[in-house]
Amino acid sequence: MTTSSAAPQTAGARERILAAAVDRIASDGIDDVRIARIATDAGVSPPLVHYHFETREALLAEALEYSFELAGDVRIGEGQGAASHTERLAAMVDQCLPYEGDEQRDWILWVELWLRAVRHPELRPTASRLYVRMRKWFAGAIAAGVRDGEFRTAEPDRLADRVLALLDGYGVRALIGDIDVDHARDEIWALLAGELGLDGEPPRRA
Amino acid sequence: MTTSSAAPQTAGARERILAAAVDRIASDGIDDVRIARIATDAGVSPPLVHYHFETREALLAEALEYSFELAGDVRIGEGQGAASHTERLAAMVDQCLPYEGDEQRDWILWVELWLRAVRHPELRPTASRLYVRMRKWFAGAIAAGVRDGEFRTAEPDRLADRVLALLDGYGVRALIGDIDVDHARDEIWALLAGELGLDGEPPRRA
DNA sequence: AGGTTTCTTGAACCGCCGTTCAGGTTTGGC
DNA sequence: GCCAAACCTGAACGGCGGTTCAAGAAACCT
Repeated sequence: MTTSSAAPQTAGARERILAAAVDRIASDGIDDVRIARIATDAGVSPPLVHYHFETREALLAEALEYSFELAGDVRIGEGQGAASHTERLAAMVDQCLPYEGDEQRDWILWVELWLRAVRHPELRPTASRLYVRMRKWFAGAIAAGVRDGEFRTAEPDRLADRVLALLDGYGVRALIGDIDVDHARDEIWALLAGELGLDGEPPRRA
Repeated sequence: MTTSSAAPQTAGARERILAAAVDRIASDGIDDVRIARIATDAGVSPPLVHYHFETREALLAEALEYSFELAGDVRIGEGQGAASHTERLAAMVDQCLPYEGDEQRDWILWVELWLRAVRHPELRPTASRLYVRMRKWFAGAIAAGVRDGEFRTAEPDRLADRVLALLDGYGVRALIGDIDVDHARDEIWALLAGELGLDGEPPRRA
């Protein structure tokens, strides 16, 4: 589970609106998001949306940032209970691919962010922050595995960036159905295993 | 040069409208495209747009497809005059990265297509076609280099897919300014050079 | 309890923009 | 030259949807 479904009725209205906005962006796409619909989802009236947010544009921008703060936190926390560095890595790769469900939802948000960040530079830090965090996680996991002798010596930062690029590249291709998600996973793992000197078999997915 | 600027006045109105639509999508984003503006750019009246295209939605969809047919053709034709397989490969990689200008323009269209293809499956074949062509080009170039003894033996199809993934992954990151385009190029070339057994130095960019 | 601030709403407004309509002009066939 | 089809336009329409307004509840302080 990552960021799905709106905030509970008990939460403040502002937060409920944000959550509803995120859901609508993911399911309808930013350009088809209607603030009346967000209001309904959040269980409030349309004017209240404008009480809490200056304008539609501002709401959507904040909603995007909001969702990625959450998504980043959740992902970073994943795979903690794994037995080996190899398993932790594999679990994270799985988390970052557009399987059905929450992962796919997050992927759609991710692509929306890409597109908007091109034209709205103020959104770029949001994307950069997530890249930095993911990169740090992967680099750390790789370095830890090297330290414990589980992986062959590697350049953690460089390899981390390469994995991120492969995740984005294969991921988006899987998202639009041009390749299978499992195939994407195998390819990414193949490179990772090669660089880290693991025996080729990719760990099973939960 | 790839697909930029609208069709000349001499071209049929329908084609001018399509070209103007592509330009507007690239510069304003699909959701901010106004058909009145497209009409102005194409030098026609708004109703004429509806004479040639059933609806706004239909026009934009066709415009996207139109642009990628062109982009694919142009890219495939690049690097023909190169002296070596290595240079041809390097030239194509450059063609496919979001440098300023036309490449960046095409990249924005590309991301727009990704996003819409998620929710509009009828657009997926357009994306797939381009992937197939690019993959075929890279696989062919690699296989040719191997045949002529310029590259170490490799799996052309698999490596081609990996390069495409890296291009998309590093490319989108460069597009939103999180890394430098030249850095993206160096990283992609590093992997390519490693797989093909080339000496590390990446060919210069024109 | 009284007053002040915060939160919330129903109703209405209004600008934008895709689309339509009714008619003009050009093209092409014979 | 004539007719029909294709092409094109100015003007207007219609409604969707973001936003505003004036006023009512709730919370909070003293």
